[in-house]
Amino acid sequence: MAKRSDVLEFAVLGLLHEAPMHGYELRKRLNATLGAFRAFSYGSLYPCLKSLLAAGLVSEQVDAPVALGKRSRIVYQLTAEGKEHFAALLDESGPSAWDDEGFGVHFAFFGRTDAQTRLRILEGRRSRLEERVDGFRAALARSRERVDGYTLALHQHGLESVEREVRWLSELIDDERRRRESPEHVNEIEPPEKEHP
Amino acid sequence: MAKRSDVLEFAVLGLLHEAPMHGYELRKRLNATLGAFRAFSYGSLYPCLKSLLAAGLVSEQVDAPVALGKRSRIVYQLTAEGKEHFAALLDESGPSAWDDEGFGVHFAFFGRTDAQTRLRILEGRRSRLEERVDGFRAALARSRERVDGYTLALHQHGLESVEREVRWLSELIDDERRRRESPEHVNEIEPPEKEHP
DNA sequence: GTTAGCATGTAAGGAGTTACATGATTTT
DNA sequence: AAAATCATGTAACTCCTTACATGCTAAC
Repeated sequence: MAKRSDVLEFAVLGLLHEAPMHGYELRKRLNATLGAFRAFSYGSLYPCLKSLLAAGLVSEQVDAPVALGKRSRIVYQLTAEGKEHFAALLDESGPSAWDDEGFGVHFAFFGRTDAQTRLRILEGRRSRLEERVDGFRAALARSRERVDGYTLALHQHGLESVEREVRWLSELIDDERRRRESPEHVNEIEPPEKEHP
Repeated sequence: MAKRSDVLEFAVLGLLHEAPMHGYELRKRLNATLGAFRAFSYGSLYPCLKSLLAAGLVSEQVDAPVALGKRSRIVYQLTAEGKEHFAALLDESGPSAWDDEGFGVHFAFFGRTDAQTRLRILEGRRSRLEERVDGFRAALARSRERVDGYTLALHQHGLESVEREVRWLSELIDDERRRRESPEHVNEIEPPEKEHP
């Protein structure tokens, strides 16, 4: 296995799982779906597609130009092995799904993730961030008075950002738990309430 | 110029500007000061120090072991050129000081940054993030209904995070402006109010 | 007695970007 | 007439991490 990035590979498989696509469109969707988390350039996407092809997880099909003068496009599609592999990745709930790199992608595909796995990932992520909160608080307590106002403001803001992240995860976890009790409304998720009404 | 990272180089110069230090301690301070923004390992710090030494921005002084059995430490110190270079970096207020990479370090050294430069950096950073807000909002409007609840939640949360960042910057900018009117209290900065009282 | 901290370094490699190459089409 | 969008790719390069090498001390 070529060991390309994991994140990119996972994301590509996930998008191709929705529909076959060519590289150019894949990249747009990629950066739209992952949004804030990550952006990829062609320089990493195309080589990744090649390695997925070599690994037999996707197959390519060269389409004739759609319109005259258009370049011919290479449409990629998941193979049976590719689907299997993606399903296996979806089931992962270890540290690789909790950390900064992995969490975004895993969350982006929560719609196709098992309920138990979702809960485990959310909880893992939360406790990871809680550790970070503790670290920040300790550092703040230590520096307090020792550093200038700006450094203090930076640390304080950093701390509050992570705390906010933890609250968000807690809400999501509660939603998941509630949904487990009453499995009628499966696809309902937090109504778009504003944080600051 | 070896062109090592900029961020790391800048941060190292800034810390050595406070006091001479050896590598090991430098790294601790680095990761404490930059906190949430970035973490560096020895594998990048030591080579960076070597290149700063080669560039004549720092000088080294081998201290005899402090206590018996302790390894001898190499204390680094800014040279005159190093101080000059650091001052020049502090004065930078272009895009390199606004983007994700650079803003953290520049802000961490705001205590030694000129008031005008501070304001320019804060405003540059804010407008950069406002662009990002617009992008997210457009993407959200487009996807609305087209994606599943989780993806929506992810995008919404991403948007709110950036909006929050913008509000924070706006407060800092107001503080700077106020301080410019009444330059008596120069080192006062936002009293540690909690966001959610 | 083994883990953590102090202290300095290097080599290999991973993960990705930038810049380039190519070329038609639509928008400004 | 220039710039953006579509479309695919590659090569060089950057920046940083991991793992290793070394060795002593203090704490658990």
